[in-house]
Amino acid sequence: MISQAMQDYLKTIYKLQNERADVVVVSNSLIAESMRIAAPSATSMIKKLAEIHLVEYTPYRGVSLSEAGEKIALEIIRHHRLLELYLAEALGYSWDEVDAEAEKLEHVISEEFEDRIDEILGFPTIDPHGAPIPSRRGDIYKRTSLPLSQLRVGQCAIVQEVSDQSPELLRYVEDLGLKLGTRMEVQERAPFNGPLLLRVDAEKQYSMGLELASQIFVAIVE
Amino acid sequence: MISQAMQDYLKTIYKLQNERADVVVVSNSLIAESMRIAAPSATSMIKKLAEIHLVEYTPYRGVSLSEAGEKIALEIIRHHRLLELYLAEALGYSWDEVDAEAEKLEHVISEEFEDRIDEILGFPTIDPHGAPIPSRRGDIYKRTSLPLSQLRVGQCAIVQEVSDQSPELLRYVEDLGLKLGTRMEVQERAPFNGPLLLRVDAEKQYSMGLELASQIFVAIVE
DNA sequence: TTTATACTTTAGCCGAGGTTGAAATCTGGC
DNA sequence: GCCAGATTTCAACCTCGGCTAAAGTATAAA
Repeated sequence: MISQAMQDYLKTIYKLQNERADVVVVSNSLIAESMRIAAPSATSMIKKLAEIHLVEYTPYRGVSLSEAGEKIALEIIRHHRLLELYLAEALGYSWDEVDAEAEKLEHVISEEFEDRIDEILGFPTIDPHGAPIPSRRGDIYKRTSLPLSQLRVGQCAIVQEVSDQSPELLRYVEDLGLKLGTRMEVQERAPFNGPLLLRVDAEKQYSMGLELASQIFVAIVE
Repeated sequence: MISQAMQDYLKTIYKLQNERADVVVVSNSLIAESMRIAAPSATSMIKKLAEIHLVEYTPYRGVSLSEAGEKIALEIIRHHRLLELYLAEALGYSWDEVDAEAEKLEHVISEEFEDRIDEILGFPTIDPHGAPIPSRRGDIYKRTSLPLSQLRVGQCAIVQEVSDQSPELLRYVEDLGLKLGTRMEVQERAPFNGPLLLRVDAEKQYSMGLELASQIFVAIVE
């Protein structure tokens, strides 16, 4: 089994490659920045990962996961998201707490543990933030939702997923009364990239900045 | 927070000091042997632990936990035993599987996690092998049970605890139908440290070698 | 009291995964 | 086509927690 550090690199690369619309090539500095380590640390680990064929790497040109590397990344992400859901469902964690705890547990649980919570949870396909849980085989469905910040005035949408980057953000979104499945309508867009005016559940209204709105992913309805 | 390796040393020292009747002084080699590492590795870590006052250490003379060191050891043991029980109760693990999984989890769970499973389990005081679970404050009751191997012919006893040293041993004990609480009588002791003849539940009879019997701890009745 | 033997420590090494500072390379603007 | 600035890599170093080989210390037997 590969080290915990290697697992973290693979997971990070996967997320940059597949879950960030703005990223076209996964560069060294991007990895270093999102893992909060110095760039040379990333270079040396990337070289090790390339040696054991978990990533493809061309010096100065960036990195991408090999098939084997992606498989491991998805396995870790599966652990993470199953754990998040289990912590929420079975242990009563709130959705802003689950990420930090799952982060530590994801590297140590056995396949046995994974299978047992999967079964107890009824073989779920999304985690508490709406992110898809890869199957044991490594299948994961492509998300079709788009950031709330991209909606035009008059469009209605349903919340599908909220970024779990920050517990504060999750707490704020929860305080607003927004949950997965909440329906909303964009009533106005203030000029010069100003905030959106949202109507929620046909009664409440909020003004929401674009930075936050870009972290909330929705499906447009009719 | 101290490293996982340090936590393991403290736990090992605690167990040698407090749970092994045959150990009077915790020597370097004892630590090294029970952690399956080389003796010099133990020496160097012991020196580090002594520097931060988690153990008292006199070169060539052995080691003992300081109050602070014992507190940490008990915290880890509490994690371990709560996890074992949780894995058994909530996830359906058998008693020979829980130790290995808990071993990995014990170092990463938060206080939050600890408290939540403690509550779900109803603030338990023994783990699936009958070992006491320290309280949050670090209180732990002294066991009064003695090894089955010390019983005399004619004595009756109830199984209180089974060593979790080896999954094979636990599986064998389970196959025999012995559980915590099982009542038995010593019918014979074969000469020259030969096996015990046990009558269990007034019907079944087994012959059990002393090596195994010394890993089963019982309370004598009437 | 000496000495063989067992145990412990010292010394020096290794690999993993970080760091910083300097050198190399790439890229976009002139 | 060249050059400035950004990015990447190299080189040298650090800590942690292991290791082996060799030296030091304690102890029990002679």
